[in-house]
Amino acid sequence: MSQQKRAFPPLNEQMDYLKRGAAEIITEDDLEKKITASIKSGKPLIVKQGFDPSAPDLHLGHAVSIRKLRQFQELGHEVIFLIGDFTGMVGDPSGKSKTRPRLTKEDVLRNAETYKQQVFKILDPEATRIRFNSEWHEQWDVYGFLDLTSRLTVARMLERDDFSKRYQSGEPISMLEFLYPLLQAYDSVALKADVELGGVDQTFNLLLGRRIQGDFGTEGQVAFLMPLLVGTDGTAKMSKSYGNYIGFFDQPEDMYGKAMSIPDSLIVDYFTLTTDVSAEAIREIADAISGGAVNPMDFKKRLAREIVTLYHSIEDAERAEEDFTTRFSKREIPDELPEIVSSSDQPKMILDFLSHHKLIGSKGEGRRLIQGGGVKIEGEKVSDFRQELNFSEPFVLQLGKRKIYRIVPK
RNA sequence: GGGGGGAUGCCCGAGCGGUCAAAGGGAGCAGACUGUAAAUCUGCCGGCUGAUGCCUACAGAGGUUCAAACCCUCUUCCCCCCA
Repeated sequence: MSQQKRAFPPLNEQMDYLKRGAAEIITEDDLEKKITASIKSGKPLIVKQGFDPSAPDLHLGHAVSIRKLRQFQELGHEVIFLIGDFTGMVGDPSGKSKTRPRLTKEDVLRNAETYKQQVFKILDPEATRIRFNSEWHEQWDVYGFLDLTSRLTVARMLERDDFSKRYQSGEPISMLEFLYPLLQAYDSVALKADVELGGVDQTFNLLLGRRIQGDFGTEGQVAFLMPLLVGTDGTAKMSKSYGNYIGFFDQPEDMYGKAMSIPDSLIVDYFTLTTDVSAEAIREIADAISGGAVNPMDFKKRLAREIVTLYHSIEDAERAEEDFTTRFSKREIPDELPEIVSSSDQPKMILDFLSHHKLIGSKGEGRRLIQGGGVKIEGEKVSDFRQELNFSEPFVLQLGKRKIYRIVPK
């Protein structure tokens, strides 16, 4: 990377662009100072965000801050995508956290590759540096490490929201967990970060980084906090474990459908945090929705199109919308269906057939689905799970609203 | 080190010898309504079985009993109080 002086956009322009969608910037003043200095010196800001090495399935929740990283890049700054492999390799012996399995070096490297594939859907590969925090954490000696821990008090650690909650409600907190934030904070020292990005749930950690940098005699980073994206269920933050996420690699139809399933109250947030639609256009949408003149669904369709276009293509978005309309609005059977080939050596009884093709999790589940009226053949509800299938002609099989197949003879 | 409390199905949580596959809630699935929105209503919600039934389950291992999630012993883990 060339160390030549770069030309950056003026301060106001940068600030306006960056502030869009941000939950909190600690502090805005510091950011302005840093940007001003960078314009003057021609040196880009170092902007970092840390990522968990064990969860390489990125979703729109991750995209919120990654998109912000991208904006920093567009302004000419340097982005460091930091993979927290060290903590991942240590694991969490408390055993409480299932999301933190112990990883091997190979796991980490493999996950890093997956990360790249996903992250570069948003970030500019040329302007991104990927780093691992094992680079420096493996170097610690006990003295150095103890010195690090001495910079912080227990009382202060307990200020962290989840620690204090867990402490008060009597849930365990392992020492290791207690130390993680400190290690993470040190990452900012090692990278000389000017700005660290994260979700608002990371506030404490990012501020700790800012503080520790000060202890190590460098200027404290700006904590750049993005709002948490609420998941498609409209309740919890988007996360894989809640199953309320829209993944980078979701198929266009899925992606579109999931976007359509969000509550109306989230439409504006989603536009702001997950699309490139301009702030102005979003304001108009917000007004229109609150005015009540327009069916919010129409905006949601636009949102769904925007999202699919971003991760696939405009053609995919159109196709997904068409599919959605026939399937769910008109309640018709789409022309293109996944096909399942039947043959005479397959079970004829519907329940066994579903089980044979793994269309149901268990026969009990299938039985319930049928008894609940969720299975249709050629649009006719199946009432008896012992019903025999006739494979001589192709037919359409529906399982609930979402799964529709065409069964064709061999 | 001493004392006390606790571990129940995806989650929370009741049960404290038989009527327990285990109340209730949440999540989830399906149906009605609908805009795959919100709200509401209904059914289901460990596995196998056409059904009767069988199997696996209440931290783990043993034991008492005709019978144990519930009683006893040991083990593991967690929390609190005292030091």
